[in-house]
Amino acid sequence: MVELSRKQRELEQRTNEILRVARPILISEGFQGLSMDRVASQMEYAKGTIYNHFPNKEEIVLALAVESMELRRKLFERASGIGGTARIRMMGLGAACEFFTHHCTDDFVLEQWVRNQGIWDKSTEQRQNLIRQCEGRCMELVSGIVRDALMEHALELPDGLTAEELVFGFWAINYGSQILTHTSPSLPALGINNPANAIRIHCCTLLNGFRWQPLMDYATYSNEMAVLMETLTPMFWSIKNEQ
Amino acid sequence: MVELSRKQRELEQRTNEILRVARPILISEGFQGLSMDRVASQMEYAKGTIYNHFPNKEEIVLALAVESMELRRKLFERASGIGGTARIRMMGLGAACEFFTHHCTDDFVLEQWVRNQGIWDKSTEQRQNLIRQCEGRCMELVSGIVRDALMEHALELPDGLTAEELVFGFWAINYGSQILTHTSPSLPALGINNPANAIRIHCCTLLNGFRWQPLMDYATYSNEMAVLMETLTPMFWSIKNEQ
DNA sequence: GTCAATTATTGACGCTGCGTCAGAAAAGTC
DNA sequence: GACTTTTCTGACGCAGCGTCAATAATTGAC
Repeated sequence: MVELSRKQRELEQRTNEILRVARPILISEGFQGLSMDRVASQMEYAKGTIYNHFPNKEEIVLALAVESMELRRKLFERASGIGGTARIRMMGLGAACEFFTHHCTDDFVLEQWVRNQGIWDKSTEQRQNLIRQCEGRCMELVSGIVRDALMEHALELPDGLTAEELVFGFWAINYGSQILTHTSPSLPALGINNPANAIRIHCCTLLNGFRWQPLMDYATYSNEMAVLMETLTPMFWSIKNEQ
Repeated sequence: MVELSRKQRELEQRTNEILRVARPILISEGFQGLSMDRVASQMEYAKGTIYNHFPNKEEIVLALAVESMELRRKLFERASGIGGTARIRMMGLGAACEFFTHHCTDDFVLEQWVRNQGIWDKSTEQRQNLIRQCEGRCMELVSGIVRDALMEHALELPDGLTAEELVFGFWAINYGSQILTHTSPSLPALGINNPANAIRIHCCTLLNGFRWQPLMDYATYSNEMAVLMETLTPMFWSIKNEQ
């Protein structure tokens, strides 16, 4: 039993090693660049052994994406625990998005693989559920803050907009800007020199536009965001230290 | 010369036929599903002949993406010509985005291929320029409206935000929501039942938040958007009729 | 109308990479 | 130490990319 469980642990360990080998390849050379033969030879195992851990290449990719989504979730969990008004906590989650994209750029890129149809379709139900769960948890954390604001009467929803749909708007603008920033050939050539700051201004405008109290001018918003980014740094490292 | 030009035209015609064959395959089966052998056999030409028209698979994909981007550009050109205040014209471009995603869903999906690193890197400088040009023109059309609003004193930019960065925010929220809607496993399960309407509310909130005159309540905004969507329909068909 | 030069087409070929599976090796059991 | 079970292996079949030498069609000079 001890023996068996040791073996068990060794196998699990290897699953992890495969991911450690695959990750940099996927990041630097994309899906095409990642090959099972290459992973196998780099691990000094036969290809068949790799296939004992993952049924196909797509599952490796999705496993890496899940790791990255989990990292985001943990950051969100911590960020949502920051004290202050609901509005400050909402901004904290915006800061977490920004933090994640800037300091965990590889994870941000890896995460995107779950949006690839071909990869999604080849993956197991089990892993798909893991992804949905993680996404759901992140949504809960943010919509929870919106609900807090509603309870405290710091915010009132417009007719026909749910708390989740309010979150969706912030999700869309943050996600959209980050994808555009990462993949648009050259935003500066289009006149967009500081996309991150532009999105901060948009988010502040949105929050004020929904009359989410306390209202803030841009300077105050910007200062608060700077503080929040600082607050997130140690949180991030403590997550990293628990592996 | 007439003879030569006839040949020339035949070749160009075939380039187009290749795209017509490749398009539905790419749409329904993705990049992996699209194979040069398959295109060749479906065209009843040898593979080598296909390679006389496109140096690799990626270029076919990007050529299709460019077609779709051009369609969007044309729609934007028409939409930006709609009469009314700058604010209404700005909303017209929002409506054009919505229209494009809902009525040209395949084109919306094809467009995304330009954001794929692996594909972008394999494509020719020439086609990359075509893409940048098209993107730049779309930006110009929208930022032109912002500048009109500034001239008419219907809008004032916050400190540190350029006209293009204002556009960027709307680009991000529209683009982000459309990608999320298309690729998120199940938004309804997250409580997002009407993403399109949610984004309309967010855009109205943003415009009002920036104090873009004339301010509108959500009901008015919604009505105006419905009118704009109607206005776009014949414009779209006239574009389609010029092929 | 002929024919050499040019241009276009073909498909077999080399190569890479996925996923499989029968057999070899190692670990576990009694 | 003889067996069963588990794990590992790498050659194999297959598919798809991009090439290129050989072949066919077209052109235009005379």
